[in-house]
Amino acid sequence: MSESSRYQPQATEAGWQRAWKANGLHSTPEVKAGDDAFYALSMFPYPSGNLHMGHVRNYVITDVVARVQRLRGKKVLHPMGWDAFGLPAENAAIERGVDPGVWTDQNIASMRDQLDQLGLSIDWERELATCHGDYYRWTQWLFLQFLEAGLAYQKDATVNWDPIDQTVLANEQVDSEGRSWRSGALVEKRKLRQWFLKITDYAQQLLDDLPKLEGWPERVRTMQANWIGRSTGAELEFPVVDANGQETDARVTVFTTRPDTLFGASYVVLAPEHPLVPVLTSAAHQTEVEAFCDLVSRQSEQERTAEDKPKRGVPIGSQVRNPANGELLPIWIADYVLAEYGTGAVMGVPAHDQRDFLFARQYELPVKQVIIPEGSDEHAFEGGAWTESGILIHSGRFDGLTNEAAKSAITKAGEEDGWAREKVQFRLRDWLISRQRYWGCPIPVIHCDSCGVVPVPSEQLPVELPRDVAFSGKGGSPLAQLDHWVNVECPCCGKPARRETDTMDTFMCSSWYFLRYSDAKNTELPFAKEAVDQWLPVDQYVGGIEHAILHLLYSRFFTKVLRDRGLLGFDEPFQRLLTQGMVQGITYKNPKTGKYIPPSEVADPTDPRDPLTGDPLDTFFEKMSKSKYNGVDPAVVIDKYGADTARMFILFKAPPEKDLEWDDADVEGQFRFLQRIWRLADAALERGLSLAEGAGSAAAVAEDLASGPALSPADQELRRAVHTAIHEVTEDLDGDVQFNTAVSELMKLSNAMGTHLAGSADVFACEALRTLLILLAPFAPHMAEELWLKLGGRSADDSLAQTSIHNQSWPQSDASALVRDTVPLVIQIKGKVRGNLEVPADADKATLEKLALESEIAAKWLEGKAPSRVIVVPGKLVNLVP
RNA sequence: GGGACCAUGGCGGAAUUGGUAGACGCAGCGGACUUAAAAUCCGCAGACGGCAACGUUGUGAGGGUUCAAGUCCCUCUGGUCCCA
Repeated sequence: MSESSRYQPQATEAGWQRAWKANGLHSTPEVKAGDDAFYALSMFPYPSGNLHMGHVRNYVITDVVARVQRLRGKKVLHPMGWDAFGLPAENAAIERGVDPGVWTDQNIASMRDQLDQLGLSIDWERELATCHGDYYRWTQWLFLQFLEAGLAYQKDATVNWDPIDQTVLANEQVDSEGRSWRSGALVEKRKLRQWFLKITDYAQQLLDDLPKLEGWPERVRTMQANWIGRSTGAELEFPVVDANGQETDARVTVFTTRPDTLFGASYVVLAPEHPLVPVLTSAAHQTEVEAFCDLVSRQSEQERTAEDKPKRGVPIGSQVRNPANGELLPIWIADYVLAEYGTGAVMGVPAHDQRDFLFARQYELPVKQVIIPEGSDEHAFEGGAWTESGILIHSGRFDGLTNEAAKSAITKAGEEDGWAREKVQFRLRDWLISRQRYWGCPIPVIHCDSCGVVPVPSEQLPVELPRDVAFSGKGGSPLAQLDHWVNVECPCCGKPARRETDTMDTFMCSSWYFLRYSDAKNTELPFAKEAVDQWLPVDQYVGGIEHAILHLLYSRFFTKVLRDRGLLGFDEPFQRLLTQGMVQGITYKNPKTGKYIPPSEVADPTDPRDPLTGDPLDTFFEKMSKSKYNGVDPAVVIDKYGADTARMFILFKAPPEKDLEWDDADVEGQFRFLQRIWRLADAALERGLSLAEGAGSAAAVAEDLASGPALSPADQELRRAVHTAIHEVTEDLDGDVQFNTAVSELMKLSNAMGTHLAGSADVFACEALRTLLILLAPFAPHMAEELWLKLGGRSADDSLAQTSIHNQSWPQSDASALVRDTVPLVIQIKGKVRGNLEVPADADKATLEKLALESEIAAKWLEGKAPSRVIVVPGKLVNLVP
């Protein structure tokens, strides 16, 4: 046997990456109206400088999608960029004195190199970084669009203040324990003048369009719907009464989703921050109320509203009149009522709301039942509130109504009397975009004592970040301390004025980057309408589930606003969304000490023990992280096995939306699979096969089938395997992509080729080889290209731009190759499989029934009796029921 | 507490949407090649019983619909996520 070549990816992959780049294989083609265009997009990364496996999985998935679409003849846009503003750069500046811009650019350069090693078919000509002036100029321009549309405004707000990062956080950036998502610090409350975007104006649209997003995971749509949180109810006005019980002009307006329980109200609660609190607090309660407000201001929202936390409150010494029945009710303030939600005031109905029930029990407030379960008498409320539906009692003329009917009846009655109105309430609040930080996009406005808030004229954009900044990490934004940057002339009146020193939440930058890719070099506009309408919406968006709410909701909001400004012509930015699962590493933990042990220190993985104490360790899979020592460096894997093996492993190991458990043995297995393909190609070369001049192409095969002799059994088997693979892989890559089963189909094909190739005619052997390589190309692009050249699919002198395997076309499955003369028929007796019968493939129902009844299987199990019932499923089975 | 999703061999996962459960791979076992090992190739493999043919049983638990259920319905248990 002659010396075979060895599969050495390290020797060839980098060369192919350079050749593809040099030949412009991944540049985005020009598109005209009517062209079949496809936009494949990965969520762009923060340039931390280190590529981790989560990135690899994300970009490999998108790359396969992009490559498949190219092979199918689509014009593909597959860009990449950098979500480059953010705190780590500023922290590096504070800690090590490096310039945030320089630091970020270095990280981008090193991550771009790491990405290139994966063999991704990215068009780098459209690369963008949100921290570069030619990008953030347009972020600022878009902000001014929001300002002009009345969708950007300033207000004093109680904000979440991160005492470690010295910045304001959006509610979404505070976790359920009241800690900063980034620094982990306990978040405090502060009042500051802040910029907001009026996302609430679009709440209804953002909700209404969710059902259109059929290519999105259901759970992401549900999460967004919950986040928007639409509820219908009513605003009810309770007149305040003075010490003598006389009504005053003051009104307490509450929002409730349960106007049907109005007659059961036994008190009214204001948020401690409610503006009426100082007005309505009586002298006797002054001290107590102030102390309580002070206490509450130090609590997080989570602590205030959690159902398992005790609710606290104090009366403020005044009363309101229930507009429905005239009863006098005390006014309280309590921690569980939030100033920002609804009207900042609620009515307390202990009998029908669990929180109110607990509150009333604690402070001995009356519990008045006004709804009883249908068909029951008055029900004792020992355990809690009755929150289900029922019939009204003790509610005057509304007695006897179902509570659903009473909701509108009571609201309507109140509307007539002027103390109620129907109200749709959203949980969603306006988006706080101000950050007191340096490394972000400056908000392009100037504050003038005469003219007020003045937008920076668009020809002066971008408002650039100054470079001569001292980073101390203390005292808020470094920008506010730069007098020469802050003090400017008012663009309106020319008098001295001050620049806005807040920068934008980085979610602003990432809410439109996918639009910029369509026209990345435009210097006149953020993007031309024709270009953006040509490419968008994104056909396939791929990224982590952690962005299910914020990034995706903000991007949808931007899209709708820009549509309304006439800048683009579609409603939704992302047609299909794939949320890929995490990459998990094997993790060892000593259950006694709670310490994580690096796998390299575990001597025997079948019996893992702590190297110091000898304790047996817990073994499990968890998201890769430094602190758990369970990370796998992509560079190490590529060095050892090559990018193709890494890609194949990641795609094969788990379905894309599920978590993936990293396993070195499985990586090894993928490497073996690629080696088998390499050997198949070697064997073909030795046999003298060549794919030159279209050998094995559909045309060549058709010609041979028309003229040649009948196929041998091996030829038939081989062709069946080839065309089954085409059919299955094509199906797996359509719509909801399933790369894991697609790869397994490639394995089946290669297994079948191992058995049948040697005995097959040249033309069919070539067909199999050609097909395998093209089907493999999106998954293992380097190997496919290398073998394509080796086997003569192209010659080294040909222009790669024309003849690369990645410019071939996706094969078509030939249905005639799948046809069989006989097929196995399952014989069931009363639903249990009892055997198989080879039957003619074209047998009709009657024939199948006859064959089944005559079979030995029927004779054995029916013992000569005729079945009472026979079910025939052609092509599948016959079920005989005795 | 409410909602969504999930539960299949030793492991990761398949199953044409109601039609042969366990494809494909990993780990394992047996064999061939080799002085030997690695690599490679061939084979076995849900569990239980049996020399075998084969039989019984089997998709978290229990019940139901159906000729037929991993797949549909109900109850429960456990897990993940989201919202409180």
